[in-house]
Amino acid sequence: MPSYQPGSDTRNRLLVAAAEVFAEQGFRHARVSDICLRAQANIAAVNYHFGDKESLYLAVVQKLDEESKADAPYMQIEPNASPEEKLNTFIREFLGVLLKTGPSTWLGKLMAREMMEPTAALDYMIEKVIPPVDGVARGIVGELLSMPPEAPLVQLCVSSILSQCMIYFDTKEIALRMRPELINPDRSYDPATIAFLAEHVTQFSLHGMQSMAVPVADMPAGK
Amino acid sequence: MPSYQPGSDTRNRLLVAAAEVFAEQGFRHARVSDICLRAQANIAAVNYHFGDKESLYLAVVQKLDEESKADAPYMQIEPNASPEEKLNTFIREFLGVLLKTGPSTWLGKLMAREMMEPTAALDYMIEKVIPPVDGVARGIVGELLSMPPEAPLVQLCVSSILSQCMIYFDTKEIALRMRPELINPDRSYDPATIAFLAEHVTQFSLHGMQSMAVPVADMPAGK
Amino acid sequence: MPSYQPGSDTRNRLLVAAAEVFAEQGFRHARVSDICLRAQANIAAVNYHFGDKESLYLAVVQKLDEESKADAPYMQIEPNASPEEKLNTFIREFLGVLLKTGPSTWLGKLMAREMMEPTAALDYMIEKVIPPVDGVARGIVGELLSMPPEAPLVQLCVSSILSQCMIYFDTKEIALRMRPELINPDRSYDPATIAFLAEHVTQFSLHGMQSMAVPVADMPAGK
Amino acid sequence: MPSYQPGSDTRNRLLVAAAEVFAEQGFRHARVSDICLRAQANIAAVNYHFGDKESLYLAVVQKLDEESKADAPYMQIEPNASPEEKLNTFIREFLGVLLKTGPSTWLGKLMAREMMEPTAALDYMIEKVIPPVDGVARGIVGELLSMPPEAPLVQLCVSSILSQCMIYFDTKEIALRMRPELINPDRSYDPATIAFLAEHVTQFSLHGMQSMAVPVADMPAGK
DNA sequence: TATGAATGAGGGTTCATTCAT
DNA sequence: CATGAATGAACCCTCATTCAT
Repeated sequence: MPSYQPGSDTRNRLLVAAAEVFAEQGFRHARVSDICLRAQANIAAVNYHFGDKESLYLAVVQKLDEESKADAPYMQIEPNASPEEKLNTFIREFLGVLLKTGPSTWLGKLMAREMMEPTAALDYMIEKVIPPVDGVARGIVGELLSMPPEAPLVQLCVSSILSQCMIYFDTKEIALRMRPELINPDRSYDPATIAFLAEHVTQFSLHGMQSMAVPVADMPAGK
Repeated sequence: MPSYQPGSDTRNRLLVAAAEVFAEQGFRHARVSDICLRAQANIAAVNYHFGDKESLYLAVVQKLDEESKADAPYMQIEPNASPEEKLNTFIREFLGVLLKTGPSTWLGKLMAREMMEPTAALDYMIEKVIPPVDGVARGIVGELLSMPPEAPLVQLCVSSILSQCMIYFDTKEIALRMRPELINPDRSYDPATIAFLAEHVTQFSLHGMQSMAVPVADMPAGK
Repeated sequence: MPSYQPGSDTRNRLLVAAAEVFAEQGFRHARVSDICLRAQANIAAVNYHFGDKESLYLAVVQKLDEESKADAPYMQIEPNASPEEKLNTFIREFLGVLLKTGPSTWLGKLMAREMMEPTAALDYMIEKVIPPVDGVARGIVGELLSMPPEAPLVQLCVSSILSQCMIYFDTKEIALRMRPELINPDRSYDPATIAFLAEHVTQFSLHGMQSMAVPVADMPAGK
Repeated sequence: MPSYQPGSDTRNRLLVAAAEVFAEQGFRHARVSDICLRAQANIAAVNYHFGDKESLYLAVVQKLDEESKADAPYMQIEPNASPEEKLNTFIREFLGVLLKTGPSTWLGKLMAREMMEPTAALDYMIEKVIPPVDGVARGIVGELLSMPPEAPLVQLCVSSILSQCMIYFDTKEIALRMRPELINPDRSYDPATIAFLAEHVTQFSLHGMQSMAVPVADMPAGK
């Protein structure tokens, strides 16, 4: 047996393997035997380190959330940019996070599954995962509409924007069948495709919101 | 043993019960014992009538698709209306189908699950379920953009429009937790709420597409 | 496969095997695999026929109770006999039931275990198993003491009598080690030994209660 | 790591914790993890200090026996008292030991379990635990009956006496359900209740034995 | 045509024990 | 002397499927 390398001990390997298996199979379908196999751990390792399957799942969600936040560029929008640029950046980065592969993608899959069959993890997501990205989006949209971020209309527009991004994540299996050339073997989208989609969503959304901006005096002339 | 009543025999009851259970639980989680119980049929009835669980599932998808088409108002758009009216009608009806309860909703749930873990049914859906609604949407958008329905830009806009509707279906579990007052006990949305959402999506989309229409001159200054 | 003989089908075999195993091992130690093995049934048979281990256990208790009542001679005391004779008969039969082998012995073992680690079955026993024998004993003792069966003193004396019988059941393992000649290979006591013990308990108890009888006028002279 | 305090080291804490857990759960149900937890010791401590679970159990039985003998008042009967007084004292003290809580009670529970599923500890008990109390009881009864302690009749009467005490220990779970007011929250009986029961058992037994005493003439008329 | 009974593979979890440190 | 990590056998239960009738 080789000596343990820090950060690669059984518990961590379990966490990594579980993230993959849970993302692929969902909570209920995932087999702890699979997870242990992939983590090269004993079948009882999950129980020893996490108590039970569900606690492992929660730990995975939490870990993925933290890792995801660590590399979530759409959370760091340049404050001095114009709102249009901000929206463009946000959409580009949000789409990128969804359509590449990485912790955020896994977390996305887990969240999508939680919507279909909620577990205790959904509460965590509603409380910890959604608010940050929702907040950023509302800030940008509020600025665009000259409204406070809490305004109902801002909420509606944020939904419209996020949904246009998420659909490419949700329908990946269909795209894989109808447009396989757009998707890489590792199931990620090509950066060029992502950029193209981002551009469309940005244009569609910017114009979609133009008519909704409050007609205040300080809006630029011509609209 | 009572004699059989045509149209309400075991096979049909099985189909009806299975539709409900599959929609609620998904293919893998659904238990054939539950289905048989709900159909007041013997535990062996599924295997007897359909061979195995998956064949029953396929039969259910097919049946749901047929029933769904039978009452899908968004497929019958008034041909003489203006394209804007057509889009408004389409969105209102599509949202209605997604957010009420009925065969279409069940099929929607099944499709959403197929996106996460595809089975043989996904191919059926890609071939039979999606094209009709996609075709209608592309017709309307093509008309609005003065483009042929096959144009890539039309495809992108259709995605943008459909996604804005589908998000309210996908995030129902979140809405249930954050805005429970919007959702009825039977998990359907209130007609007024649906109408309100449809109005927003229509406005957002109509303006979102305005800038994209050909062959008009470049958009007016300011962009 | 031979055709089924009524009364010896899987469910019944399971019940019989479970009675033995539960009596030998107690509820928790008993393995359903052992039970199924002994019943020549599949490992899933318990779940199929009874739902789970505990329901099987409850069914066993109930069945044993019924069988036990079917051959419980101490419940049928000759009404015209003198109270002394009644007590003698009761003790002799009660001891016999405890120290031979049969449904009552198994039920006795189960009850003894329930006292140490109660399950839902204890409630059944308190409600259904104990009252009948307690009632008979109180009737006899009440007659002997010229008191109503509900009198606290009657209760105390019944406890004293029953305990003297039960100790030979409870300490069978010790007797097996210290006086092996008294116990048959099938773990039952010899009828002669039982008769001898019954005689002692009767004498001890009759005299034990003599001083406690109420000194009413209608007691026969000489006492 | 703090330095060891003599008399409170891991091994002793283990012994104390194990006594409690074994008494509560029995040998097989007791979990070494529980014992280690309660002893604030490592999960491997039992195997390290005692080899395995059963050796720990044996050590516990031995320790409990020693402690029990150290505070067993019924073993120290006043030699000059009348035999009736001696019996009264013995019963009162024996009942007290059984129905309070302490090392003797724990040992009692362990013995009761050994009767149901004997382990190696039963041999120890037969050899070391039972003889002393049996001897005292036989001495008193022998004196009352004017017989040698080894006489079979003495043995029978001792059984009758001890059983009347033990039943209140054995049926504690039933009493807890039918007469909860008699039992304290810590599962011990009230001293007043114990005294009352002791009085009854003494009277019942003294009279029960009267007729058996030799070499007096036949019991007076009436029987 | 239809069923109640039965099956077996496999799921998560428990727990005394072992091992490297 | 002592420990945290890890192990593997075993347990109860689930469930789609099969079989004899």
